[in-house]
Amino acid sequence: MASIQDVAELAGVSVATVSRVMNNSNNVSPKSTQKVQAAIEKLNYSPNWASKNLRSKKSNMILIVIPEFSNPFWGDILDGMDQEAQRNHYKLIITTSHGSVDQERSALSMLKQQQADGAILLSPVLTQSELAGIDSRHPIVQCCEYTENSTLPHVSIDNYTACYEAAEHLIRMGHKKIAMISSTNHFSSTTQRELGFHKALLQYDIALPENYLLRGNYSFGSGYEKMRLLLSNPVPPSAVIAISDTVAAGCLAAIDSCGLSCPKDISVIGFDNIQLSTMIHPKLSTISQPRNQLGVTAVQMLLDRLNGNMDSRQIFLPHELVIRQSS
Amino acid sequence: MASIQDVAELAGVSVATVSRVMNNSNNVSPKSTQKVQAAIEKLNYSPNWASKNLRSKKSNMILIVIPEFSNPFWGDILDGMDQEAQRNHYKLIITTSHGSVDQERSALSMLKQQQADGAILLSPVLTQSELAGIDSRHPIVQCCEYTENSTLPHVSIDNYTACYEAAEHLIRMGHKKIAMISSTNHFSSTTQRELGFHKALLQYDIALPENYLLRGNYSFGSGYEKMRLLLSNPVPPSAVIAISDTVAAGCLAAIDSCGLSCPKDISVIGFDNIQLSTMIHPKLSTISQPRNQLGVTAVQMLLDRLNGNMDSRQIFLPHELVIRQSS
DNA sequence: TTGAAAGCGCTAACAT
DNA sequence: ATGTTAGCGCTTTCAA
Repeated sequence: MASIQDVAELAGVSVATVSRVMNNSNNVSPKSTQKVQAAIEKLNYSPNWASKNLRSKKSNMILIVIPEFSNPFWGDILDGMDQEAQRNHYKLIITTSHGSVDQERSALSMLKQQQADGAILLSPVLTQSELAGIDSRHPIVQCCEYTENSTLPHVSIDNYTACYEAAEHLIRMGHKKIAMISSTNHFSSTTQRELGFHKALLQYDIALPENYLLRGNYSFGSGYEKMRLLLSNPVPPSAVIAISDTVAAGCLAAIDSCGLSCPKDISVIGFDNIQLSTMIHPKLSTISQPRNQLGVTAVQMLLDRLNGNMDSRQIFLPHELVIRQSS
Repeated sequence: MASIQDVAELAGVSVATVSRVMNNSNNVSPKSTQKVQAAIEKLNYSPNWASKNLRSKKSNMILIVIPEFSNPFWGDILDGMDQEAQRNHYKLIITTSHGSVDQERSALSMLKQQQADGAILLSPVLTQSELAGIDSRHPIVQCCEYTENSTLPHVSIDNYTACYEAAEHLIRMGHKKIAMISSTNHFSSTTQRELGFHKALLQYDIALPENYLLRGNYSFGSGYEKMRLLLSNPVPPSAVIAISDTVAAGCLAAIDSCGLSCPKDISVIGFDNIQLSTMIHPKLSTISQPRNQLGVTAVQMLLDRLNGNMDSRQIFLPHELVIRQSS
């Protein structure tokens, strides 16, 4: 592997000149530039990344911590992050935490080792104070999910308003028996959605029976199970809001399994607008999240902090209530 | 950020001793070890990763090149890779190529810069000779997709047999008008599947009308469109094999849109067994790929090469024909 | 068992 | 415009 030294020798200049050419420092004579470039070409030279990093204290790497890859919700977000990172000559180190404190902590240790310049967390499980401690040395941005009372910068949609709008839509369609299948986690996305849901019911003077607010996880199975539960009520709901499209798909399956029909007997609204929502029958009404843009924005926020620019603590991107066939 | 120097000073030993402790070299006295560990603890020391890398010529990074994140097929594979990488103290740099030669080439330049020790490609677009050239300096493994005549190591299922079995299943169910919606790409997975398909028809003496073999991409839309085409035939097929579950889902939608019913009027078999296949109605019959294990194995193969162990050029993992409702 | 010191490949300050 | 040189933080040889 050719080094800067080799290039310098072949070109008959000093390593400093080669370095200048590599970094487009413009005080190099055309003649030298020419010779250096020829040598680089000839030796097929690429600067060693570790030495650059060591010397300049900059890795041009961003650490992404995600719960797991196998949830399609993350796909477009990661694409957005990758796209914005590439545009700025950064690379992504992506690692999974599986919701484990140890794994997340271990991932973030890359920051201390200066293997990455900053991190973006998609579902942080560490405590705010621990994260804040790390953030004080290496910038962190939270994307989509963040814990309530977080002092770290984050980007997401306005989950409160989004869920409020979904409920309002249902109410305007004439529904009075509206249930919600939420999540047991403690992310802001969840609590905000529940709050928005409550707000709409309150505002339109609609009661919420105790067992109309169920909590599970984000899976199809959870949606199926909770919907069966809802349907077993003496007075089942006529509409339900699910915490994700995957959960909503489970609801659809449950409705079908009970010999009922959506939206005739019961309406369903999902969350996220993932591809699945247009692949099933009936096509899902859902709250669309600008996933690609969420990823792009998270990277931009992090780069802004890295470049010492003013950092926005909190960005809400626009969501959209997409009405299709299930409501 | 504390350095090895700081630790050495605080512990009252030399940096060499600290290094030995860090690397569990056992010729350090308990007393020194003790002192060093105390100092490490006190300074919250983590070894700088760039300097380690520079000195040892080893990054403990694996480069993963993927077409894009937003295809759910990759999710479980990436999870498998991540899991096996973590187990071996490697990290994953994951980047997308979007099928672009330039992007793939640029990604692979990380190898030359010694930013990663080796690479795993999920849908290589560079020519075999270019890849072979890179591989001669830094090991590369291909996972799932690889071009015919590839000399690089790869892991995948036996696509030929898999598709043969799917066709045979259909034939045994009594179908004689069997179509296939394949892909326009030139990956081995595609050509092998088509070959297996042909083999089964040939063996059971079933004719393949020219327009019964269509080619598109892996999308829902493509499946929908091609199925409509198939259905517009004077003599439409009674069964179809789709190149992916997403395509198969498109087929289902097309069948429905024509007022036909699956599997009553027409049977469908997909490929991959992604989550979607059990979320739609009818549940998809499909060829299941051990995606997690494909990821795990790809990483193992790469690490084997990195460790100078015998390298297996070609590994086929077992697939499974899963019969559900659509056939 | 320990330490001194060379050097990995680069950047940047300083000198010319 | 160009070169010399001092490190960045670590591992590893060599000597003691």
